[in-house]
Amino acid sequence: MLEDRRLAVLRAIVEDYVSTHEPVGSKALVERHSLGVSPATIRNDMAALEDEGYIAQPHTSAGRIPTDLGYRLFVDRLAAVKPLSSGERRAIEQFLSGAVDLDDVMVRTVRLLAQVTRQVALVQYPSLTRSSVRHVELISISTTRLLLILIADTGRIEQRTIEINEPISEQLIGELRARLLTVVMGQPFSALATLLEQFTENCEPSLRPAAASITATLLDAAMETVDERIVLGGTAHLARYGEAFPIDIQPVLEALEEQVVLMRLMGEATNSGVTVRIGQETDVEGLQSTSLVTARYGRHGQGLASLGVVGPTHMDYAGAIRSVNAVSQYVTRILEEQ
Amino acid sequence: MLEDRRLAVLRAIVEDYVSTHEPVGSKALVERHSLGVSPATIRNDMAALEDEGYIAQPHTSAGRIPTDLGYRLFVDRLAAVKPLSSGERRAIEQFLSGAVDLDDVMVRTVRLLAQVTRQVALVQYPSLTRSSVRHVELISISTTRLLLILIADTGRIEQRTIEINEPISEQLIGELRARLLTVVMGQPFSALATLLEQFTENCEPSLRPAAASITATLLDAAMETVDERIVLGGTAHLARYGEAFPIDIQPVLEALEEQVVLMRLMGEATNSGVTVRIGQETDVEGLQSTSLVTARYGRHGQGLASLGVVGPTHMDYAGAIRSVNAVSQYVTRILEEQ
DNA sequence: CCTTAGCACTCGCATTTCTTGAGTGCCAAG
DNA sequence: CTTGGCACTCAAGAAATGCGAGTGCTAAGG
Repeated sequence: MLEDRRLAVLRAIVEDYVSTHEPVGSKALVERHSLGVSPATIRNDMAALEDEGYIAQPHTSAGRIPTDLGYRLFVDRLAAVKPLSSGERRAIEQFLSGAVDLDDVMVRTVRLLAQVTRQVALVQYPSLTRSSVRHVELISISTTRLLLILIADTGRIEQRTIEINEPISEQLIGELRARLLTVVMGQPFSALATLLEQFTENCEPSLRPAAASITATLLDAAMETVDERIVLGGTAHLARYGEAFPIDIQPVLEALEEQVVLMRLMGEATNSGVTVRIGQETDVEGLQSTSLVTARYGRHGQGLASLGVVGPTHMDYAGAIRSVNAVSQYVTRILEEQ
Repeated sequence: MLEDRRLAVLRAIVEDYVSTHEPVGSKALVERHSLGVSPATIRNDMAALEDEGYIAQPHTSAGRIPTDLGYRLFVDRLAAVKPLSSGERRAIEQFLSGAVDLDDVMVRTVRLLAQVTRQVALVQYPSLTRSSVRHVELISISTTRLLLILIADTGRIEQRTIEINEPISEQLIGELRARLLTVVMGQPFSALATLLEQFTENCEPSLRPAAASITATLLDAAMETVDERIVLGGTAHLARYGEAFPIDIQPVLEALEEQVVLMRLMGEATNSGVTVRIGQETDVEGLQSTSLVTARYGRHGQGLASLGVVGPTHMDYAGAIRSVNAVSQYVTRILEEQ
């Protein structure tokens, strides 16, 4: 009863603050929401909410704003997730369906997400370690140099040049290529290490050195976890709330350029549904006053990688969650079709 | 004589303004530079320079700041291009030499450039239209779907899926692939249109439909001028001068996300040396108060694409020109080695 | 004809002071 | 538990003030 009203007050405060970006007072609250009680009553509830750490006052004589904890409670218990309108669905589908390759999917997705949520969008390339080999190609550049092309079933492509100690003939390359293919084709990248070891051992001695170079490079490319790429879009939105808000966007931009940090954040997401990380919860310098809404995409549930948005803590969580969720589902579908 | 001193005054104004970011007055000028005349004399010169449009006063009782025209004159006639220190050379070389593939080169380059110049850096992927075919690969995904991989001699890779109307055997794919390779291998992309037409015509009638699909897709991928990509880095530097300066960075960020606009700007660069576009000269909304310093890279002079930096008009032009030039040369070399 | 000292004038900016009003907490009554 | 009343606080905006950097002009000197 009483608890219920307090929660309603918190919700009202979050909603008002998100839309106006100004501390909200007791009087304004009763006017804008039909709470059925007087401002004085609200004030008591507010005092209680403040004691519990859900809201705070910027200055003694100002209204209240939600704390990180307040947003957390709001997101966990109060945010009503509205479904997408059919128009939105159609827009998303249309925007994504024109993609010609993986790069294109990534770029389109990040733009879409930025545009829909009006926030900074992040999309992680599908992780190699969770994919399988679609194809491997060896191309000779000169007699002692090869180009190795590695294609994952997600459409992701890696390339490496390989230096061979002694000249190798086209014919031998062809042979190595054919053998390599039979061994690795369709195999998950995680199994590659053992498979390739056997492959080298099974080669005739004459081929071993070349085979060793190739498998070493292949493994190196396949295990590339450091360089996992993240595409970024809509950074201009950052400046937008900078307008009316004293958030220093430089540290945010700096944090967003730290691929390593982002990778960690995106990687931490759980496998199902949307993950919301609020303010300090991100535990990243520069992102203390921002929130992160992410979801995994690809492989229906298993999740190849993450995508999401970064915005100020006073963002429209319901909307962001909805959009991120929807986009992740569509991207999953698009990737499956390819 | 007199002209000489006026130019010296302009140079001094630009230099002071670039380093302090504050309007510079006559008194400060004579103190910081040994001009050998009194402030009153400088004032006369300043008045003349203002009449000619090279400098301007923000307010009646303030010092002068250079206009776009002033910077232009400075860049064209006054900027002394200092050579890189050996330490800088080594740093650049080291930073770039670890790259494993083209994507890596692009990413490293943009980071390097942003770090060295402390500005926003831009790097354009090597243009396909100016490259040649290194390799083409056809991979069957299902009986009616193929994956086409196109590798340019710059290391750039494009992929496309092809839908074939009727099932096609592995053997036929192999044959098509072999033929295709002999036709297009090593050929410049610009010649592809005519070559491919002949290719289809020379096929046996039974292969024609499949061949037509393939060549159409190949051409589409090869002619991909719209989607030419640009990598962006160091956007956090934008916020830096925002600190002390009332430049609204939102329009700048927005402009930087408009790939099309950037492509035009980067494409306009002349083929030799460094191009500097100052303030209004960029003729792009949102970039009126920024300057662009770009250079072509690749193919020793011919130029595959451009790279450069974007900064406020009051930037260190000499330094930027020097760095952009140096980096473009190193990137050219790195790409040639691959 | 160029240079320079002197001088009156302008005006942005920082500082201070004042006012206003939204919002609060508390108390006593319903 | 709710509510009206009331004194209190304090950020933010407006107005007033002074400072000082910088200018343009004039007249004298090389």
